[in-house]
Amino acid sequence: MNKYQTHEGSKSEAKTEAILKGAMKEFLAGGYAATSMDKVAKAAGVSKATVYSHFGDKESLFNVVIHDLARDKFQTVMGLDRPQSLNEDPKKVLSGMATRMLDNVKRDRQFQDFIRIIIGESGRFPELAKAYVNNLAKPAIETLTKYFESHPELELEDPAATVRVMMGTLVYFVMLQEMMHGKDIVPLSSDRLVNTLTELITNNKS
Amino acid sequence: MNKYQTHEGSKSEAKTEAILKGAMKEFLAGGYAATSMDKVAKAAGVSKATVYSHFGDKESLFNVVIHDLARDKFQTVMGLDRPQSLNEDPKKVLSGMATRMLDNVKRDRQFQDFIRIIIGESGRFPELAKAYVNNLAKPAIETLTKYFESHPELELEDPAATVRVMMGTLVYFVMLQEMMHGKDIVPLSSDRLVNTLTELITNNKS
DNA sequence: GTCTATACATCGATAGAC
DNA sequence: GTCTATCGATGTATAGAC
Repeated sequence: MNKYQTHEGSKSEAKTEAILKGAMKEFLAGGYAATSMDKVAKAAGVSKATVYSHFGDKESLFNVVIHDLARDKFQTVMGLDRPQSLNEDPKKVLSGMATRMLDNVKRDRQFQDFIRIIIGESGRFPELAKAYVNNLAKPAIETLTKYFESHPELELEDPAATVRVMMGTLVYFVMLQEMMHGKDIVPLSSDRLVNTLTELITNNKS
Repeated sequence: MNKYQTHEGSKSEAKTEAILKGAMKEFLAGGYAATSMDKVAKAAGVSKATVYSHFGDKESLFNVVIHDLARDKFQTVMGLDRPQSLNEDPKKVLSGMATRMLDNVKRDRQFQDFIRIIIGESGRFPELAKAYVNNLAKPAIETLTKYFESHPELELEDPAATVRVMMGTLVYFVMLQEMMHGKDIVPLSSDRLVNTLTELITNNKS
């Protein structure tokens, strides 16, 4: 276990991609334990033996799928991060960033399924959770921290900790409202959340 | 499916409790799909037929376990919420509350497993996610909102939204550092987080 | 009510033909 | 390299003795 290579050089490249695509669909929908290799094979349009021939065993296939997702989903959380005019009003830049991150994540159902799996399997697959932290959370945190540090007019006492406040606020909001179906139970508009968050950070004058 | 009664009046009350305890242990450790009724029976010290006799099927048993947990874990997230001197310095009250919530959740591994399961299974068991929102998230949000609203000296423009900032900050911190094993990858002390959060909320002067 | 024994489906993984 | 066929283990659920 745990010897996932990126891909294979031999064997059919087309089938490899088909298996990865089918496995991704099934794992995202059902998690690890509820996904059988028969389902994966059927979703990929190949035989079960071919799946094993390409990826060894179920756990290795799961590893490859999750690592691929962790690498590819960075743009969803950070957006294209268009090199927007850095000299704009910080308040507008901040609320713009927050709104864009919120919209990106809300729109990308596959990303929500990915987060679900990562958290759900983080007990039995701690290495996968770490891959998420390294490839997604850490870059996002560092990018935001650099932005905060390069804007001394925000007068932030602790930019790195402020980033956690912002990330936590946004992530938990999507989790509670969308993924855990809290939208109708504890309703709150994205605008109110983003505005409040922005005001708290930019009005931080002591 | 979906006809979980609280308990049974007939049958052995002692065995019912043993089954619930064993099922809770196994479901929390492995999630729904990876937990077999054989494991539950063994953990409870009864036969598999007895488990079925008491709870009908696997899904009903899972429902009862999760609902019980959602009802009982309120104190973990809110603490005993000791009716602390309401006339204290809001800054101290706020950081005290945040610190206590953080410590409670970090200490209670069972609660972390519970959150893991809720999120992990929220796709296939949306009703269970809603039970979490109704029994845990909503009361916590409302309690905090009332506190914020009863302290006009905080000068919060939107207390309800500010509560989400605070909850999200704390919840995501525990998730990233503890549950997803990010402690060594993106380290940050609880004190810095709590201090920053408290300053942002209390220094919100426009 | 609780047990043992078992029915029947599906699981992960592999052997062997092509 | 890819398939069909199959193995042994394990899954949910139940029948029937006590």
